[in-house]
Amino acid sequence: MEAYENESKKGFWNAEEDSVLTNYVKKHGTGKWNRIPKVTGLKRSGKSCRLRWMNYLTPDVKRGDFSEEEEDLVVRLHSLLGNRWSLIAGRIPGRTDNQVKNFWNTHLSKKLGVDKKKKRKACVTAKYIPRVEAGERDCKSASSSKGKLVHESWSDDLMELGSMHEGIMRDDFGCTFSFPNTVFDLCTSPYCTQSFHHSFFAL
DNA sequence: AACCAGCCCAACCGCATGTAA
DNA sequence: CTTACATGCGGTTGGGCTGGT
Repeated sequence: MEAYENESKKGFWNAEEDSVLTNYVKKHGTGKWNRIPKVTGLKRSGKSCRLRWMNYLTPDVKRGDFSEEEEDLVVRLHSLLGNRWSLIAGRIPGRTDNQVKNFWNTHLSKKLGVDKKKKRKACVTAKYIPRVEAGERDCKSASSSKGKLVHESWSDDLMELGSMHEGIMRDDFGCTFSFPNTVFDLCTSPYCTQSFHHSFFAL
């Protein structure tokens, strides 16, 4: 395997490589990414193959600019989840975590005047949301498997969020939210994230 | 036309997490 | 329980494009 890693090519993918990868996935499905270079002779790491498929070759991936609805959704979900790009992307059909992340970093953070220095903290806090979604009440006791302290930014807000298991929220703009959500029923309205965040945690 | 600065976004890197042996 | 490996995620990088001078 290391031999494949060592000789793996980097940089932009060409049409031929895309075609090889697409054919492989059509035949074998996703997963076992590290097998791809061995089976197909593609000079790319498994990681690179996965990323290329997820971000570009997946048939339902949407290209082009974000619509106003999508933009609003990103803003709202980011205010709730922080930099959990994969979670945010999972709720915007056809958009990948990389697209959402790029869109946020290049357009929205500028537009909304987000201080990049504060980015990291929001991200750390949001790490707990999946556990809460999974119904894990005593999230404070959940530490990383390697014994590192990963929840230094744990907030009471999140504890409260955990206690709202299966609650349904409504903000000042009539937007509804459910927890733990399989569907965020986020009716779009222009940039009401601050109010949303305020009313969400005030309840 | 040539140069440059800034922007965009695809891809890479490092780390965390999951899981099979 | 431990270890090794695979996968997923978020942050960052850098090549190409575009607009300004």
